[in-house]
Amino acid sequence: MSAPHRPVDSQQSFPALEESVLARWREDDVFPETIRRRVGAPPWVFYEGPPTANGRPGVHHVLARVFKDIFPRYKTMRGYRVDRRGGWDCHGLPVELAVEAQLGFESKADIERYGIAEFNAKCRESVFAYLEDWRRLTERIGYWVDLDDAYRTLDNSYIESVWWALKTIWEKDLLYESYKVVPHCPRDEVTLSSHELGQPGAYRDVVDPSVYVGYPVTEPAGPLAPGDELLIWTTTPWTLVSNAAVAVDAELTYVRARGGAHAAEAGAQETVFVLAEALVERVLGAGAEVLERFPGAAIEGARYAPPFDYIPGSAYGPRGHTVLLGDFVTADDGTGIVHTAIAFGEDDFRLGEQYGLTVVNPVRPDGTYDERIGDYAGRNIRAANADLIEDLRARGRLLRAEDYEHAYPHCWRCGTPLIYYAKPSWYIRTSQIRDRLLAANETVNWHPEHVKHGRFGHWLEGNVDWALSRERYWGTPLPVWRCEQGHTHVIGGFDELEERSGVRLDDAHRPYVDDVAFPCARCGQRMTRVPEVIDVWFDSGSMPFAQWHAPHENVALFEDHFPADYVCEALDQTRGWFYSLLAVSTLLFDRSSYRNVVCLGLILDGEGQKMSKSRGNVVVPDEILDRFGADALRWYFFTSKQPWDGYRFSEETISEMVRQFLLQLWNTYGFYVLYANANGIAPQPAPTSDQLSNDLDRWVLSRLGETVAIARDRLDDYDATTAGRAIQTFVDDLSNWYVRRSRRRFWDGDRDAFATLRHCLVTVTQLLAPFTPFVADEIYRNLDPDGESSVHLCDYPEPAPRDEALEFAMGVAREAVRLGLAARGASKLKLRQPLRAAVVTATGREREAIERLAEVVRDELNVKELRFVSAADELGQVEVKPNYRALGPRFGKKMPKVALAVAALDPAHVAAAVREGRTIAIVLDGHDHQLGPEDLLTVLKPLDGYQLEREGSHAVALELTLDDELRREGLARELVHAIQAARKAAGLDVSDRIALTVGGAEELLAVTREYEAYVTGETLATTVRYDGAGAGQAFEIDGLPLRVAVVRAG
RNA sequence: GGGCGAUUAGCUCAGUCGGUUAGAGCGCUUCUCUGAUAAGGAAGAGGUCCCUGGUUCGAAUCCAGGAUCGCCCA
Repeated sequence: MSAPHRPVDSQQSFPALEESVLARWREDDVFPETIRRRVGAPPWVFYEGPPTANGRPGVHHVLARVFKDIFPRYKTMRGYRVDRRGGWDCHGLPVELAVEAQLGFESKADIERYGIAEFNAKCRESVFAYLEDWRRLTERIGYWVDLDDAYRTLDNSYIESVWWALKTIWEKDLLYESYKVVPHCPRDEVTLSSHELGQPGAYRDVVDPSVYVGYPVTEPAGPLAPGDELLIWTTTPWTLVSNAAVAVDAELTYVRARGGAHAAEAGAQETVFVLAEALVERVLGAGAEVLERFPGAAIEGARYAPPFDYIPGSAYGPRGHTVLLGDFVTADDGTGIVHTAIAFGEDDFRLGEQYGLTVVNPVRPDGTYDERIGDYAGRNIRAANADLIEDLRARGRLLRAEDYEHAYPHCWRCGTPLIYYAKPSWYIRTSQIRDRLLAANETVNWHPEHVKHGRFGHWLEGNVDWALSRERYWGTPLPVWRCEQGHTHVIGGFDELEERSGVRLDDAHRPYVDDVAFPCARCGQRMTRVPEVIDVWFDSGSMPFAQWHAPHENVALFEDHFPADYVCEALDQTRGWFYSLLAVSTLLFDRSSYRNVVCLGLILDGEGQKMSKSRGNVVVPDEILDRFGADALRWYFFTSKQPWDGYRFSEETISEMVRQFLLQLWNTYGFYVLYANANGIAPQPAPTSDQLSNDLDRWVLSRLGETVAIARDRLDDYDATTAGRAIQTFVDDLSNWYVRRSRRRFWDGDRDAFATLRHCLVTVTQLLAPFTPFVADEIYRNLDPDGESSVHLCDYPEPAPRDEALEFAMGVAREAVRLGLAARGASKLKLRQPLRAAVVTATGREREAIERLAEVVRDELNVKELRFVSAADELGQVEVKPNYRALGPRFGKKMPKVALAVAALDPAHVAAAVREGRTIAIVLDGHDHQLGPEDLLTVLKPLDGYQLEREGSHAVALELTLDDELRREGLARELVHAIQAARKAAGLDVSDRIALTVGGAEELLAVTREYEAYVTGETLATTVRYDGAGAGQAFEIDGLPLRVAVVRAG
């Protein structure tokens, strides 16, 4: 006999298998072929959010990459053309920091000394330091993406497209330069990004002075009187020299108050202070007297004398040194009146913008006062704190000064406390297109859904202008040129730059671009580029067109791939790439650049702790891949939970998945191959239900149809988890019910059984191809040697028609089996011992179902006969319960009375009525109500002294009395069992024929003779001898000795 | 401090439209079955469905408040 399939190793190592599949994919060019097959098909567009390859990829990258993989694979199988271009994010501070660390640099000055050209060259190298690791991992986990043709944000072509975008935005008058308050290190003279503020150790506890200062009112408003003092609180006395205004909350209650213990200590018991009512006692001390109460809005516009006179109020504009309303003011701490120094706080700055205050910043970038602060000019601001406080005290302006301990951000490189500091930066006026951003977001299908109007939507609603520029080196240069007159021009491409300057850039990066100058079109003066580079998020947000170098070329390619149908990143990208993609495309094209998003959650360790190098709990992907394989890890990510909920990473769960799913599938496949080969059964065409006569075959095909339908429906909705779990449930049904119940048909070479099982397995490999591409391909190729050269070239399965009546029937039959097995367990009689009968209680549809599948039930329970009792109450007492689900809506509040009325009915009478489909009358408050069969549930109660298992409306009882015939048949089965054990011990193949020799107790030999045909048939014995008293292996059956010897028959 | 999410068995997770005995897998104990399986089957132990209040005839499910954890932001 020929062997249609390669033998299957039941001890197969999955990691080793995957390596061999990878080698074949490489050799056969399978991935490109899957795309070539779809040329001309409708496109389904995927955008790769570019990672940075300057660090080793971690397990969270595997998560993102397998989710980026599964849906493109699925859509390809569904007939779409899914181009998958990889990408690399190359610019930005993380790259610079890595290089700085490598070179031992501590500040920007070090970089400037080293040379920008040399520094950027190092950055360029460093970006791809781990490129090989990324490539290897990407391939190893089966992420199909084109890395050979990946876009790179550092390429000139990419930068040119970004320039085009910026110029377009500038032409729409949405690009501007303005001040922004940023964390600034006065030692390194550099802005720190929020990323750097997040570095460990950035926030440290420090003790700062905490001062309460009075500002005398000069021009009152509302209930104020001249000489009243507006009381403010600050922990940064050095900012008082540039006080511009104070802020109060419009609705908060303020008071004029006098006296109090603290005021007395300061010798200010006669001064009238103005502050929030809630804080009077805390600030002024016990015994303060409230003179008047009023809302903050009442004193808006009042003018006061600032704590220091260095900068006149007029310098800030008409609202300088007046009371303003601010929405950030609270009565939680301080005084409820907030000292505002526009240049040194974000709230302050926003307030200044709101009221049109002019920014005056008398602090130099090195943290010293400039000449405007007379006595203090040249002094370090923090060092001046103490003198400033003394100055205030001497002039009677200080109410109180104390120490205040709090967490304060520091420069993570040099440890200097940061200051918040207004600096000029370039912005994109995204707030102006806020409504368009919201409209664009409405067109996006988010997974999970709550992100759309929650985290992301809320954030869009509070949109502030995009701070675009960075005073750094390694990034896309901001293409803004400016002359000394302040005229600006934005360059949108290299041709344009060449036309104006005569210079063609070989490398668009700094410092080369910094040297390019041209005459101003308006005044003729020399224009040079501003020094900044741009935020890397603008780079990646530009990828829809920049990856193609559009619009400078490839416009059709861009249009063909815009917008994306699918993007997928971790949840932290809501404010990162998801935003920058949306913002850039809304700015340029007034629409979203993606239609569907999947957000991925965080991966924690098994204890729920964040993975970090310092904790040493970081999971290295290679270790998992070597131990369990990529399919196992993928399956874990796809099916263990919804990906946005995050993961508690657990090797135990992965290994459980290998055992519970991959091995189960593998062994079912191995079973098929073993017996198909043994019987010489070549692959047959996929059967349809009407070609099959066996109910198990038809049932499993129907279940398969259901599974296909669920998988497609869920994958269409980007729900890999439910889809995968449905496939797993099917594989379990296939293995633990279909194959288990059908084994004999496989031994017997039943062609329908082989055709059915093979069709199920092949379809499963197609269903699984996007999930576990390795094992799916391996199984597919061996089961369908004449089919496609890879499962990944197949179409995704189409759902076959269901037979829901049969599915229902099988459900009932399996339930009957479950009850019967439970009764078996209770009876202590081995399953191998045949019994005369099982008595099944079931009525109507359920009885028909079990009768239809009686053979399956009999066989599984090992009974000769199934008997049905028509009346449920023959085997147990019936209990009648109201069906709340049906009756609740009908009776509402009267439900408790209905329940009582039902309980009062005669159960046997009701059960009979329900069986016969008659209605039952109950009386409620003098009214008759008819209850139909669907309104009542009958449940069996166990009857004392009767052995049965029951559940709901049916039950199974076993007839336990054994006669001699049954006992002898049981012995025969024990004999077979012993001989099978001997076969196995002799290491025989399942299809080997044997010469059998038995010996031992006479009763056993007699049974063997009686059942010789059965015994030899079951054990593939061609001959039997009964003289084996001293031969072979010893067994004991029912206390009787048995010896069995088997040898392979010639 | 704000936004978003989560909380169900020892662990990992389901739980549909609100329906009255809340499920699965793993793990544990006991038994059982086996010409594929590291498997399968049965029984047992294991639950304050985070808490409090509300809506409802009825709440794990809906509403409000709170607690804890996580993420993002300030």
